Amino acid sequence: MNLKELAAELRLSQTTVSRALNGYPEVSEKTREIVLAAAQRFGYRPSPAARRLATGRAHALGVVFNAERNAFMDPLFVEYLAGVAETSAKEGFDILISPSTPRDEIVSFGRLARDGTVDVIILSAPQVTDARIALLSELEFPFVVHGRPPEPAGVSYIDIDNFGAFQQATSFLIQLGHRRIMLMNGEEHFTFAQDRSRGAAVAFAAAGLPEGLLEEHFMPMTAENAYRCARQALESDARPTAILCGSILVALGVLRAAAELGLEVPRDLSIVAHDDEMPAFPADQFHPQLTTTRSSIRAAGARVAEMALARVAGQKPGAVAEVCN
Amino acid sequence: MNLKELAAELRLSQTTVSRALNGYPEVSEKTREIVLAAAQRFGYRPSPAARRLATGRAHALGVVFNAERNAFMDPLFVEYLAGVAETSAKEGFDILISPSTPRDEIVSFGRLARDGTVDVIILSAPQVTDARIALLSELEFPFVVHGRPPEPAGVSYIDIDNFGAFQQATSFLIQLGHRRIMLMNGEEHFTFAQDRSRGAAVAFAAAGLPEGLLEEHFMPMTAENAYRCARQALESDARPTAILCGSILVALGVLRAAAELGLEVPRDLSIVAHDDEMPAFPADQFHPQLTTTRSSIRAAGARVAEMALARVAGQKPGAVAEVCN
DNA sequence: GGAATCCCCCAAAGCGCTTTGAACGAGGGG
DNA sequence: CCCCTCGTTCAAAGCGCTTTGGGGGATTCC
Repeated sequence: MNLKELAAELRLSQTTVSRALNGYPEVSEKTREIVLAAAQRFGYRPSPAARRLATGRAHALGVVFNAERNAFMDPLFVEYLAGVAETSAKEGFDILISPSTPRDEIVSFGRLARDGTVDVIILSAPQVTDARIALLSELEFPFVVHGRPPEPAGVSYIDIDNFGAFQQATSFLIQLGHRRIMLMNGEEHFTFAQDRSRGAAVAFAAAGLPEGLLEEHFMPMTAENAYRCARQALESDARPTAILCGSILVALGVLRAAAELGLEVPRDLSIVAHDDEMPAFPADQFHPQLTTTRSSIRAAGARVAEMALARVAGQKPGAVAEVCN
Repeated sequence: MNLKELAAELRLSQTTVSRALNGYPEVSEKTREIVLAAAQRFGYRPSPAARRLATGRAHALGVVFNAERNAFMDPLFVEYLAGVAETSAKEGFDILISPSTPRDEIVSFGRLARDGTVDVIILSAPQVTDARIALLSELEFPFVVHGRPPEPAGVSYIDIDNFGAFQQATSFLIQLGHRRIMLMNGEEHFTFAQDRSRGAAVAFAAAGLPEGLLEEHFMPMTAENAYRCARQALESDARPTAILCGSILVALGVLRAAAELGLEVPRDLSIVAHDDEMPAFPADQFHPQLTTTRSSIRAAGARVAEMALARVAGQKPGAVAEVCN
């Protein structure tokens, strides 16, 4: 059943029925009730395609999904998506996953922004120089960011306090007497990696320690990479006594390296991991249990989706800049 | 730039331009070339919304995303999604994630099927009596299934050989001399759990062993559940000497239970886990390393998406029924 | 009582595409 | 020479909704 039929059934014009259903004030309460009741009764559902064409709005939010990155390094993407899904469902918004490889990611963005298939784009893991942000800004297409954008001015985003978390964790290890500390960080071009790096460096400076004692590695945060890197470091003469891990996956690799070298945690080696909460692999299910500083990525997903919806509703870009934890 | 403007520019009718672009035979090769070149030059992109309204086809495939289930028990969903994304990208199909809670999942399906926002639905983890399949069948809405549907007739699906895998694994353990074997299975209402259960039972029967020696547990496959269940079983007098795990997550919980009880793997306890390949948490990164029987969920995602696209292209339901591995 | 003011409601024009039915030359067969 | 077919092209009618620009009737005000 479509609007025309419904209107005919009610002996009203399409205009009136449409307005009644969409809550416009030009229609009397009495007819509105009648219309709503009839819509309910006939199970009328407006066609999204038609509405989209008429209004120009898609009633959907876009998430670009980088298959490579997500599958190997981001088991949390599901959890994040769950958060996004939660709030978008409330508003009846659909979520469009635009698949892309790292190479054509920027093309995907362009397509998504120009096609009008979505009203707003959520992007994650901003980089120090981020082509996606540049493109969307230039197109003046609404978007929100999960993570700290390189130039936060005029951009709505939500971030966790990576700087603070790593500063604290590092200070903590220093207080415990550790001197040779290793930081296994994500790839250098991500802003979060920069923030974490700065946090650790500041902690070293505050303690009056030479920076050379902090051994830092930037790399894609897979378990395999972490294993190799940790193994090498732990075999060296001046092996670190504590390792700061950028994710649980990294911690997993480090643990394996330590176990193979007969190092006991935490006796011979301290491990601190910072990651979002991972319901599927709860940190306390690991053996040995890890010290982690956690935050809920699901909540983050929900929040960032809220921001996205707010942008669609007309909120100015840059209106929101939250740092949680 | 829209079709009308492009047509005006070319001094052709919209009809001709549309047909030229969509490869219809009624237009001469010469004009087609001219049109294609102009479209390229002006960067013309047809509006998906308008096309959707006119054709009734959405050029998108739907995946219903059950946040609860996926976040806690299915870290592989990302990987699966990556596979789906890969092939759907090739055809230029979008992926619509329809969020839902377990409660309103069926409503989500109905909405998706009736709205015309997607052309086909992919559903996973079919159950012994599956309301979603019943609904889509009744609506005659195209869908394909990842996993064995309860009544495979007339349904296109792809599955891994759960029966065979668990039969073999069980036989293998029996051959090694194990008698008290525990099977930690998924929830009873999933067809895959049934298949696995049957596989193990058949192996026992084939070995002439009484079924009572097989201790089977059906449960949501989280690490926490597995931990609790394994802990209890391993503390009992007649503790199992081998455990068959339904997923890597389950294995993780079992490992922890074993470690806490001072049982060494594989000396005191054999563990076999069956799961899809998990790039983020490769089985060999665990310590101790696990014996797993693996398959690629990403490939499965890609294959099931192919099937979905074939259905859209007109292939009959039930035309494909693949069992891999 | 007539004009001005609301309040509701409507007809019709889009949104940008596909697709039907028809037109119009050019060529071929009778 | 006329009729028919074939190959191209076109005008126009949707697809199902929103939204503009009125319009009629009841109410109010002078």
